[in-house]
Amino acid sequence: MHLTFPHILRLLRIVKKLPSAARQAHIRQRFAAGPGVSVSVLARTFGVSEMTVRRDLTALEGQSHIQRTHGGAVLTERMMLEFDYRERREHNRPLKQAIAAAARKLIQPGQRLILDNGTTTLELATLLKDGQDLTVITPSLAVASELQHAAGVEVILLGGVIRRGSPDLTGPVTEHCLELFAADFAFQGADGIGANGAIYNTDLRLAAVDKVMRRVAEKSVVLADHTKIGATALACSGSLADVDIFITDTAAPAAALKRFAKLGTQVISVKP
Amino acid sequence: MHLTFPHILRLLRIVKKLPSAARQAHIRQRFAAGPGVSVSVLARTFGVSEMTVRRDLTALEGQSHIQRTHGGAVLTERMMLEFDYRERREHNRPLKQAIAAAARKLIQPGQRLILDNGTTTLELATLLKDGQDLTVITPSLAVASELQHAAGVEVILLGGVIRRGSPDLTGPVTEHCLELFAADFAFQGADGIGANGAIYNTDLRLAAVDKVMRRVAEKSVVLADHTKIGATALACSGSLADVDIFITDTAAPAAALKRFAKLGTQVISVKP
DNA sequence: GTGTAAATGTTATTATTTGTTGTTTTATGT
DNA sequence: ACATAAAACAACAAATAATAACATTTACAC
Repeated sequence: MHLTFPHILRLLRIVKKLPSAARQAHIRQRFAAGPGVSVSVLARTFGVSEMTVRRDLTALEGQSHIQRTHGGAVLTERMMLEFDYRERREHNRPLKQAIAAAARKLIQPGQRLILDNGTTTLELATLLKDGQDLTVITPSLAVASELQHAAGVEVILLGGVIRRGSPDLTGPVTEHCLELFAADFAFQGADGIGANGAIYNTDLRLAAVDKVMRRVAEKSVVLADHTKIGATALACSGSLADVDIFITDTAAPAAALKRFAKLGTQVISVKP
Repeated sequence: MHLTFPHILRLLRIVKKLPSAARQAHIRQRFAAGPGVSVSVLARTFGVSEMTVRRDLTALEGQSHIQRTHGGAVLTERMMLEFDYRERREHNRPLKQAIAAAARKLIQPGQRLILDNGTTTLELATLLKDGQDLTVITPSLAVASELQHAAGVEVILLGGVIRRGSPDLTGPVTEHCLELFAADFAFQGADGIGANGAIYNTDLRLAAVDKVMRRVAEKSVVLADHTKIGATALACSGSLADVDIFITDTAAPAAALKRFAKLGTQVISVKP
């Protein structure tokens, strides 16, 4: 067999142990050979304990594009459209799914819908995959990504500036684009609902977009789980008085819901 | 037989079983060879029981990468498109990268750029990640995805309809959005360049968007490797006479390049 | 050298994955 | 439609890997 210099280096590595950083760099190169590595093989290759390899992999997981798995690690091939929310999506997910299911019932085939940014509306998007002849207008890249392969759904993405780290579009361009459309429903999330029915967003530009959405949609629907009620945030985009339907879960305080209903909003609360 | 290190590694992999995630990654790669796999073959290949392979397949099915069948699995439509896109991206990639590198040199900090759909412009996008104070306007979700975390780049996504299976936006909305902007450069790919300098696209709507792009940009640049020269496609979006700079590779026929230069276009050909 | 911090190894415990068995389901030929 | 063989499934046992807590070594500054 023909031994090249790198090969010899590799053999030497078994005798003389490498410092951790160098070993991690070598582990990364291992991925060139295939999409995955195994802890036990790496441990033998570098002559260290499996525990050390595991620690290396966990270290690499943060910086490099690898993902830790049972028995090894694999490359996280960041897919073409990787715009998802990860953590935030899991927070109170069952609640969000229940609320989204209630919203889904409002929708008839053939309708044009606006879906706002946010994790609750993203859950609604997943429920629309089997929709028939729907048109979805959205500033959310996550919603677009979710529905891009749905056969019965035409997805229109609004233009705008990508907020860094957030898979959504905002800004004057988004508002301008929205003005081009007229929809049957606008579904929006919220970061907070004041006791008086004020709708809050954490971002000023999102709030501005939300206002336009409600204007161009015939009916507007706000989706927010009970933890949002009573919370406030930077920007107020309007009031539940301007909203046709408010959907939340049964853990919401009855007194608040009664107040909201007095504003003229139809209040729906669902069991998670 | 001549045994190289990768070969030995491959043999070891069969003796010492792979971790599940790595095996699943390998299974996915199997689909590149053909549209379907069989449980029994996979079990023998990886030296695991059929039950394990079934569990792997069910796991992959959960991620909607594949669809299970009796005795094996097939790729989902979504993943076939994904493979298709990968293949397009890999096709002549060194050429595209060289051309993109030449285009990168034209760009100064602080400029506003339009990046069209296409794999060549996507390579340019990857070179812009370390850009300073750039604004990138694009209808391509792939470009947006690539640049969404780039610190020095503001990404403006144009609105529009998502073509099924293609990560890009087209249609009247896109054209309308484009009109809102003025850019220093427009970088475009092409599916074909006629002998007379005509620029061809496979999609009519893409061609329409391309026309607008050139209008709103001060200078327009067309990137196309030599294999595109002489090829034609459905829609003609204009002529190289309307383009300021044409970048291709040195394998392009000199006669054609001379003709293009006579149209008033600055022709750059780079060595791959 | 000595002290300190970082890195590595060890062990016991917990969690995950895999193989095996027996049974049920599905595809295919008659 | 029926019989048959192959494949899929469910449930359990065995093997393998991950984790946490602690002991040990190594690296490096002074």
